[in-house]
Amino acid sequence: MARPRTFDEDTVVDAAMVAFWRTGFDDTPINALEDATGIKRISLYNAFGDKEGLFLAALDRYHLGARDVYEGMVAQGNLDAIQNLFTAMSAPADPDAPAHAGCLMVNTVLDVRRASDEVKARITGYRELLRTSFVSALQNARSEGQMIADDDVIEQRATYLLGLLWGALALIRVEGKTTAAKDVADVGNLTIDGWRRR
Amino acid sequence: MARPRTFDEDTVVDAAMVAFWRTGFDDTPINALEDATGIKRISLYNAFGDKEGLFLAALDRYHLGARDVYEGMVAQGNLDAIQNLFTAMSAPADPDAPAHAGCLMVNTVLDVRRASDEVKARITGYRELLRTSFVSALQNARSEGQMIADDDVIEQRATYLLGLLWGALALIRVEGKTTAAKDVADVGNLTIDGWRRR
DNA sequence: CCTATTTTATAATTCTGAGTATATAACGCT
DNA sequence: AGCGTTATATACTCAGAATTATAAAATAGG
Repeated sequence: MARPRTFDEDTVVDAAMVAFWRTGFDDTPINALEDATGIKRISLYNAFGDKEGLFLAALDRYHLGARDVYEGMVAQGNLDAIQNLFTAMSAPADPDAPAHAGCLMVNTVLDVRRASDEVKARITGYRELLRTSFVSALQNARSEGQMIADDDVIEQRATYLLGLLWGALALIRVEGKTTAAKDVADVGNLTIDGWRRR
Repeated sequence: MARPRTFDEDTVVDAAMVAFWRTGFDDTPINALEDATGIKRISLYNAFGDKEGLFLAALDRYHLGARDVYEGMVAQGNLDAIQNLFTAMSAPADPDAPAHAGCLMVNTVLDVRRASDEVKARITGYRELLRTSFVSALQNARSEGQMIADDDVIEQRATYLLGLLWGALALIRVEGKTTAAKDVADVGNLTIDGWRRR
């Protein structure tokens, strides 16, 4: 008994996510969000409360996709899965993909000084997702006999992988291309090869 | 025949640098700069033109100090010098040092989307300084017989080191402490050990 | 002492961008 | 048809922050 929404909320969130991805929270004014989503500010405020509400929705959406990648591919895999991740990151299939802007979560992470507590919580959750995925993959690698390492070393290596990934993504963000990230990934993958039992 | 400046420009720039270091360009309002430097906004505008002028002066000042470290310690050194850099980064002597806020240049790098062209130029110069310092150190290591590598590998490893350093600094920035960075540095140093000729 | 210049202190200006208000049109259901 | 909700379009309010303006005090040299 009322006019239904003419826009699909998921589509709007997707479009907003890409906009935030490219230009960040602070440098994406409401105008740009109107343009990106194709709906008016009032509708955005109605649907998401405020700008941060929309941003949180975008982060959640991104997290959903990332969870598929990390829990599905990395956490279930072994050293090969980790190497595949680094290779894929530094050689995106679509050269126009927003991935060239780095990673929404990492970008947001790097903006963390400006972020609210809710946003910080998302980021922390995301960092944990990555780290535990790496830990899982390393544990799998150990139980499959790919490498030998005690628990402390696995924790240490997971943190290293996280730092390496962030560093590569930061380079992508600054340079706007993946060439430097490829070098980082290549040497990182050689390091991982060094972990393999000979 | 006029009242002279009662403040020392270098001291003011130093104080401003620390302020920017801790909270970043955008989140350091003029108020905070007045407090940090102890002089009034008018004097700041008189001496530096605008807020960005002061920021550029702070970046230059930081760069000066960094150049001593990188050109003096790293570029003249070898694999050991690189490892020392990573060790020092993840274990600062003074726990209250602003180094715990990461590195002013890297922080600025990570904020690059908000930066002006002049600031971006500073950042690019800084990145080059780091990279070429790593290249020099690796070349030294080769000529000293520490490791065997052709020029391409040296370039690749230098980029890797840059990415690793940035990743570690990004972790410091997010976590506000150096524990994760220590893991990154430790594994990174093991990787460097792997480059040594056995 | 007087003048030119730089201070301090306070307040006005200006701009940007988030969020709100108002009026109106569109639409589905009873 | 009429009601209630959601859309469009435009304009307004409001806050924060940079920058500028004004007035008065301080100080070195002529």
